Amino acid sequence: MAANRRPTLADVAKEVGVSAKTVSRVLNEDGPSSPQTRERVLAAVAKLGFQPNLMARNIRVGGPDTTVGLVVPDLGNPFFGTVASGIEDVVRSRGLTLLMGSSAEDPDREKALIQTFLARRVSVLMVVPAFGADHSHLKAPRTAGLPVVFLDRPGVGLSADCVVSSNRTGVHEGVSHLIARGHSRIGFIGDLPAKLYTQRERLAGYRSALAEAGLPYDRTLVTGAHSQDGAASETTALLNLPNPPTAIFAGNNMMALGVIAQLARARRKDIALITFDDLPLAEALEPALTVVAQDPATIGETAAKTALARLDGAHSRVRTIMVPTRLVIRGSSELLPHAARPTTARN
Amino acid sequence: MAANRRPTLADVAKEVGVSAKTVSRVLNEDGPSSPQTRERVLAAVAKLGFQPNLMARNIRVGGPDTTVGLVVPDLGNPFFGTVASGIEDVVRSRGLTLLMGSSAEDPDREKALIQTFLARRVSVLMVVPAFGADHSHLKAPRTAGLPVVFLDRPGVGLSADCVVSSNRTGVHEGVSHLIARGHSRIGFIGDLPAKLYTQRERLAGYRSALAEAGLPYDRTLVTGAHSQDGAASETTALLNLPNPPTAIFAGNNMMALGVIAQLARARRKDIALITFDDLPLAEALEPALTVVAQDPATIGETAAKTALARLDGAHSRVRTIMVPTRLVIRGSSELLPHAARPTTARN
DNA sequence: GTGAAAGCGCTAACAG
DNA sequence: CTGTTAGCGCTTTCAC
Repeated sequence: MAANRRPTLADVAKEVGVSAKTVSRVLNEDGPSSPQTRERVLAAVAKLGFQPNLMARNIRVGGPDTTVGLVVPDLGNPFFGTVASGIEDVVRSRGLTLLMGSSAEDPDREKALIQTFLARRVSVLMVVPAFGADHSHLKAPRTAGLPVVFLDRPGVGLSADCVVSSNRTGVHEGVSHLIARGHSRIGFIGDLPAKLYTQRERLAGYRSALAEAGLPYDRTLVTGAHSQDGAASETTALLNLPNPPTAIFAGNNMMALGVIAQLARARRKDIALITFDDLPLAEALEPALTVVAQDPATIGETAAKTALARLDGAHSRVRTIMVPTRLVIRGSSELLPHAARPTTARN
Repeated sequence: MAANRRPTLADVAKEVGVSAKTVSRVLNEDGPSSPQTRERVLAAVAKLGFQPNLMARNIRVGGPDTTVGLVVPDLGNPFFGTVASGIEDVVRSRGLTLLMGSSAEDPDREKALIQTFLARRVSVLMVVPAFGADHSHLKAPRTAGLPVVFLDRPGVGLSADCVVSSNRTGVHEGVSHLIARGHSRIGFIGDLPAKLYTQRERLAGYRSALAEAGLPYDRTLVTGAHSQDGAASETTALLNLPNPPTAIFAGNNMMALGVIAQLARARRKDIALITFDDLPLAEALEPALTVVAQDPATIGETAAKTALARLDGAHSRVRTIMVPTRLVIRGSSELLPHAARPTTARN
């Protein structure tokens, strides 16, 4: 249990009988070194279990730390986990390690986390902005050369690269699909009132699809909640409307769960449904769930590539990159509205 | 776009006209300082946007870096994401930041990641061991005082603290529940042959529940796959048996998805089902899915507390801590076996 | 209360 | 091919 000091470069040097710099050279394959010394250094390294102190190295080299700072609102959300996965896949080859933390959707906590990352001199900073957060405090670090990329939602108070899902287009496509099936009264249940960028965009997509089809926008069909149970209640409310919808679009995962649960409880198999964001069990539902699937891995990869390009000195204008969603038609969207339903079985 | 050097302690000192040490004192609230200097230092810090370089600090102080290294097999898996969330909740108050990486269930990649973390002098190391990985290389760092904790699965080749789900007991409870409902032929579909610790434990729980009830262990009822589709096929195979099971226990999430999908496709609503690990849509299925739920947040918290206790010098023997699972009875397990079928389970 | 010098572990810059 | 010196940004130690 002895707390032996971890060996240092000097320890290895002494063991071998060379200078510290020589050991450094061997380990970093910097400059030349004779096979023999090489051999003996490596042996000593193995014997002592030496591991170079990356902090000391980074500090001397002067550059940023070989880390990527990533702030997400919720570590347990698989969407962000998959985003992180995409980032790691890209930055790993550059020897960068992921520094991760959760803002818990709290601006203060986000800021504290970012400060910590800045103090650690991360190579790049990637942030999924918390609701209500401001990022003007990142101006100085950015000017000093720190690549900053926002993911999933644009940042506020700072002009920086941004990678988001094509929320608006995705919902537009989904709603158009329902309209093409004959639905004209389509409910929208989102995380409303829309405090979050993503929800605003998705609602806009809903509206644009209606407009494109020449359908009226009926405010009574648009509702929202902030929990699964809330979404369930809103589902009931929609279905109890004098002129109820024949189809529902759920604006995010949580809403989707509430809507699905409620439709199941109410045994309403006659309501068409599309949800935003895929779910693991989507295929096993009856009917299987049609979704507008996002591509979090690609979001992460794209953001990472963008950031690394900046790190390599890319000076192009800041961009907002849309990662396409994909309409996955499974079955829940194929139900025809009551009016159109009667006789003909669909193909 | 000028890449101005980030300001240093010396810059602040020069700005104020004091020594670097004075600035350091003010910032760390170490030693005394006159209100005036304090004031002026703080002003200069704000003006220059100075942020102390944590790497430099850590290197001088000599202790470990204020980071927690966490290795998981898959960043996109919400189970591990929630584990990470639990860890962060605990270590955040100590000012520790999460350094995270994915082994992709590859021992070599896991080892490389661990080496990187060691080189960064993480304060504690937490690992969800990849299948086939060996951890004897961690003996030296551990002896040198690095707390090491394994999560979800025990490590190999190293005696260290370990926090796992009560897999065996959890499955035992689930299977006993099915037996109590009158089922005597219960299929088990796992990630078999069981390469992973968790699967071995869960299978053991299955067997012990049968044994406890005096039921025979029928090998034809125990099967496995490594994919969702595989699980679906195995489900079909089980149901086509001459003497098929009336209930199925799915050994993990992936198996669960396959089984559920296949039962839905085959319209077999007469098969009781319990799966290990909860699913977001479990309540919305028909019938709602009974699960043996794990508690990943508690696993993470427990592991973090254990590691921090070691960091604080706890010298107790290494322990394996079981985090209880919870049988969540929803509906899919309440189906009774075909009344007509006599339970002639032999051979 | 404050400062000067030394040094954490490592590498850049120059020797030889 | 290898060693020496200096210094990254910070804190420790010891002075005043």
